[in-house]
Amino acid sequence: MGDNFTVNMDEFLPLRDVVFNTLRRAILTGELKPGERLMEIHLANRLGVSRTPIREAIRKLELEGLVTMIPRRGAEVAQITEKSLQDVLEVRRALDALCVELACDRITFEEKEALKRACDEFEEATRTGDVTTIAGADVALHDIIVRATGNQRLIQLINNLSEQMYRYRFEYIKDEKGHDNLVNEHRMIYESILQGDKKKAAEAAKLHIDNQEKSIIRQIHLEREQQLKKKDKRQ
Amino acid sequence: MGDNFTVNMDEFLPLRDVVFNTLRRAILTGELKPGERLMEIHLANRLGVSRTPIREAIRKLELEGLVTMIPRRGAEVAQITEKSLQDVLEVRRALDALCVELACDRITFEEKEALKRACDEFEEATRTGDVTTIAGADVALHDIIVRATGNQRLIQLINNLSEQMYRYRFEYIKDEKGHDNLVNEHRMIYESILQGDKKKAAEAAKLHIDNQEKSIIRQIHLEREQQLKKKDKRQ
DNA sequence: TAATTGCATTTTGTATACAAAAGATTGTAC
DNA sequence: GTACAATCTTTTGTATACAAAATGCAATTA
Repeated sequence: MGDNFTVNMDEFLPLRDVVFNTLRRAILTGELKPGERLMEIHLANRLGVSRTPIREAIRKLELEGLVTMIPRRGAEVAQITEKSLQDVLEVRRALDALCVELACDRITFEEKEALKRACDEFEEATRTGDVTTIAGADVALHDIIVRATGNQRLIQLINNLSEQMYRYRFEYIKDEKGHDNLVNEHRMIYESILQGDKKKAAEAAKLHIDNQEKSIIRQIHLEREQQLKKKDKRQ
Repeated sequence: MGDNFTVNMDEFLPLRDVVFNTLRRAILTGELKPGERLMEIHLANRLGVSRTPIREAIRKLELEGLVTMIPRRGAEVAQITEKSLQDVLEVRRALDALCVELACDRITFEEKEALKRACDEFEEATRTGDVTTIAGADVALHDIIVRATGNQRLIQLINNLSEQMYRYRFEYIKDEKGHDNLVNEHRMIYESILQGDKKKAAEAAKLHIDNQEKSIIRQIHLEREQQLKKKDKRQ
């Protein structure tokens, strides 16, 4: 349990939203680990607020699928199993395809420019080799495409589904040797959208997800092995 | 405002969940109308509980998109605009297609039997002409297909998206003259799944959504006209 | 030693209290 | 009559209090 998740009081938001964002980030970055119990008083003390905003934040996290509730026992950080990840990816595959198809039809000139820029910036980011930078550039790129659909509901859903993967994002980006594949996949999507070629765009998007899936699952297996090793040592 | 939404104390659930279900149903059935304010003390008095479970229920409704929050002003029942409905349907079109495709691959023998029964029951229901019966049979039928995918996340998402349409469901089923189209569309989907013909199934599912979209939007326009007429009369 | 019972502690679930902001209302000035 | 200001009310946001369930531990018993 790292010490530095503190509330960001700068933002002018109800405490429940501040807490919500704080806990969410803590879960996504792995600061709060799967299975860890979220005890209200602890969190309240830690964040310097009362239980009320904590509880309300947890209700939302529950519906987002980031925590699971056990009645009269409280909340704990949701486990990511291989099955649940595959479920998410199966849905994302369809929604990402829809996304790029809609983007083909609806992307504006300005958005095309932004997309091009984001693509270049991602390529640059990969050259720095810094995981955080790469992750940021990746999010930015995808955001532009998603927003180009103009479909609020779709935007919200994809963001929520992405969350589930962000927990593995760092490992996954680390895993990608050279990142050349990622760059190429992005280029492919980017070009298809510029050309307005829905079919090609959809295929590229699906391929992108498939590769991420493989990469993330490889990571999960690696982690599992490491955990087993630890256990062996202890015994 | 009808009087009879009361908490169902029979269920052994935390009050927040009881309240959540109660409010949700009230919104979906139109008992709580779009734009109506959800004031905590009123609801608390009405449901005979304190503000705390009300607030926690509202947080979840917020994330589900059934209520919108205005800071320091509280919650109100979310408006359904034509745009928001189209957004939902655009997503559902993709997800329903995914659904039937997955069902083609994964449906078990028992589920096939259940599907056949549900199909027949739906046809019978249309003959009764009773809207509630028809709606029930429709939900049952779709539920079988959705569950056959075995994808928890997909099940959850489709249920959530369906909610947005349930608010119009009654009008929409009323609108369908003779319901023959509905029966045929269901048959088409059903047969494709039995045959394991993904492509045909996906097409049928999309057609099904498209027709619903047309029908619902026609209803929205009708409602709007009626509201305008009322306004005219008053002035 | 293993199991069980009883008690103390922790933690959640719910209610209530209080402060601050938003909204409504009344009164006054022009 | 309208505009503005002061005040009063309502309503949310947050904290705290209290009850009931769950958990952990120790002592007792078989």
